[in-house]
Amino acid sequence: MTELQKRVIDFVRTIPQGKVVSYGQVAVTLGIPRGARQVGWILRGLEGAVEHPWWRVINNEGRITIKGNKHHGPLEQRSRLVAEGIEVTDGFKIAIEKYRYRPKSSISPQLLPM
DNA sequence: GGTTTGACCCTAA
DNA sequence: ATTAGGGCCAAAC
Repeated sequence: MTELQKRVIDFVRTIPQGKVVSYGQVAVTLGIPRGARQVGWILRGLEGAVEHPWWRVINNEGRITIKGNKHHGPLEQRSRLVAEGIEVTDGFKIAIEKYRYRPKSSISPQLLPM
């Protein structure tokens, strides 16, 4: 378990129920402004090894983009989100701006306009 | 060690 | 709405 992995999990665990964040947002919060892909890579690598609300992380368009691994898939992510009261429109689309979790002042205005 | 791929993001057309 | 291209970084060949 690397430091970065721990920090990702740490932050993901602070996301309140019924809220979501984007991969890029996690990256910025962790201090790697252009490391969205890296975050995705790390989350994929965990594969449920550590318990954390991984389903509250989606892409910046509000879409579920995970391909799925042995433990979790897009269908499960969707049902988990719905179970928390988040509305999922169309197959896998979410009104992210409505549910986005915004921690104090850790987000770059460039990434999150308005 | 170069190339490809990916649970990403942005801009432009 | 869709496509194309660039940037990003780590893993896997």
